[in-house]
Amino acid sequence: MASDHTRSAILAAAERLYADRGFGDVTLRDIVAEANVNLAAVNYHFGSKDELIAELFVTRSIATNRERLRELKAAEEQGGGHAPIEVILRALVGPTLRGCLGPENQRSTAARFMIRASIESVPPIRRIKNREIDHLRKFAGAMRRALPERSDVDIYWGLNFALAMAHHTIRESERLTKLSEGKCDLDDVEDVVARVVSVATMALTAGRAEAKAPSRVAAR
Amino acid sequence: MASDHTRSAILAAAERLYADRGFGDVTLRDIVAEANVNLAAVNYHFGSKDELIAELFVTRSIATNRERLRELKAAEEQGGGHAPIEVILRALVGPTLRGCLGPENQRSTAARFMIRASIESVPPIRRIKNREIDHLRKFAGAMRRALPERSDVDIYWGLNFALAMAHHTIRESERLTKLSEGKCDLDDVEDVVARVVSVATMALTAGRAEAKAPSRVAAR
DNA sequence: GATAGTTTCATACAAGTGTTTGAATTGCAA
DNA sequence: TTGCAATTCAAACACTTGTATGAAACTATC
Repeated sequence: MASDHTRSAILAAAERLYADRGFGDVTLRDIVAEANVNLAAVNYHFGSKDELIAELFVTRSIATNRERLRELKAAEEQGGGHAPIEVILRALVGPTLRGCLGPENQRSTAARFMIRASIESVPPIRRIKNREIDHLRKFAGAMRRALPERSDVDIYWGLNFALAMAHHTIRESERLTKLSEGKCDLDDVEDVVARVVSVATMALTAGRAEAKAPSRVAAR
Repeated sequence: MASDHTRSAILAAAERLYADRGFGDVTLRDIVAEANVNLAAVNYHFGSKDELIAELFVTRSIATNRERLRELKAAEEQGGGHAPIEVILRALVGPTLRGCLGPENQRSTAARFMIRASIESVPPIRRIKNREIDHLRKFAGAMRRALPERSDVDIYWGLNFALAMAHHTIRESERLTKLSEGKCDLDDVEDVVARVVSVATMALTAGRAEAKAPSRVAAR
C-alpha cells in the first residue's frame, strides 16, 4: 500500500513492451527486466500474467472510450443533439490515429497498446472485448441521428469501413510508406484523419439508397 | 520420393489449423496429430517448423497473386490496356473476400490462411513478405492507367483503403454481425465485394483535387 | 531374396515458459 | 526498539515447446 511503485513500474513496462513488440513474444522475464523488478513481483501484484494483461486492457479501454465519447458528446451538445457526420467520425477515428501515427516521440503508448490488443486477440482480452460493442453502438446511434434517412445496414457498414481504414492504416503504415516510396506522408496525422473521415463520409452519404451498386459492375 | 503422402498431409493439416486458430497457439504436436503422422516427420520433411510455415506461405502467396493478376490482366486486355477502376479493385479484393466470407463450407482454407499470415506477422513470414509490395505495385500501375489524372498519392491511398476495408471486414466479420444484430449479411459475399469496391471507387474518383476536404470540418 | 536407401517411430533432450515457495528484507505502528 | 505485516528476492518447479537421436519398418534395386 505504501509503495505502488513496483506495481506501476510493471504496468508501464508491460504496456510499452506489448505496444512495441506485441503479446506474442514478450515474456514475463522481459517485463520484469524492463521494469527493474523481481520476477515474482508480477504474480505477487497481479496474480498471473493474464490478469496483468487484462488489467492493462481494461484500464486503457475505458480511458480510450471515455475520450472518444467526450469528443462525441461535446460535438452533439454543441449542435443541439445533432452533430455533423464528419465530426462524429472524427471523434471515432481521430484519437487512435493521433496516438499511433505522427512523429515518433508524440505517439502514445496507450494507443499503440490498444491497437495491438485489437489485432492480436490474446485470450484474456478476448473475454473482455465484448464491451467494445456497446461502445460502438453509441457511435452508431449518433450516426443514425446525423443521417436519419439512412438505413441501419448502411450505418453499420460505414462505421465498419471507418474503423477499417483507420486501423489498417496504422497497422500497415510501414508498408504504405514503402509502397508509395514516401509519397504518402503518415507523419501528417491530420491529413490522414481528414482522408479517412472524408472517405467514410462519402461511403455514408453517397447516392441515395443503393446508388451503392456502381453501374454494370456490381450486377455481374 | 515414392510417397509424398506424409509431406502433403502435414501441409494440409498445418494450413487448416493455422487458418482456424492462428500461428500463435498451434503447436507442432497439434499439426502431426491432425495429420496422423509422427512428430519427427515435420523436421524430417521440412527441416524446421519455420521452414514449414515459410513453404506454406510462399506457395499460397504466389498462387493468390497469380489469381489476382490473372483477373487484372484479363480485364485490361479486354479493354485494350485500360480497365475500369471498379474492375481493377474487384480483382484486388474479390478473391480474398470470396475465399474468407460466405457460407462456411465454401470458404477456402488458402484464403483464410493468407489472412492469418497478413495479420499475425510471424518471423518466417515477415522475412518473405516484401515481395507483396512488388505485387501491389502492379495494381497501383493499373489504377494509375485507369485514372491518369489522379495523383500518385491518391492512388496509393485508394489502394490502401480498399485493402483496409476488405481485410478488416474479414477479420472483424463476427463483430460486425453482432454489432449490427445480423443486419449486415456477411454471407452475401457479392454484396460485400460491391460495397468495398464502391467505396474505394468513390475514394479514388471523388471531387477533383481536394474536394476531399469536406466543408469546414477538414480545415479545422 | 539380400541389400542399400528412404521413411517412420518412440523417446529423449535442451531451452524457455508462467508460477510457486520460503527465506530475507523492508517499512511502519506500538 | 520491538514486533508484525507487506514486500522483495533467488531459486526451483512443473510444464510445454521445437528439435535431435537411433533403432525399426518399409521400398525398391540388383
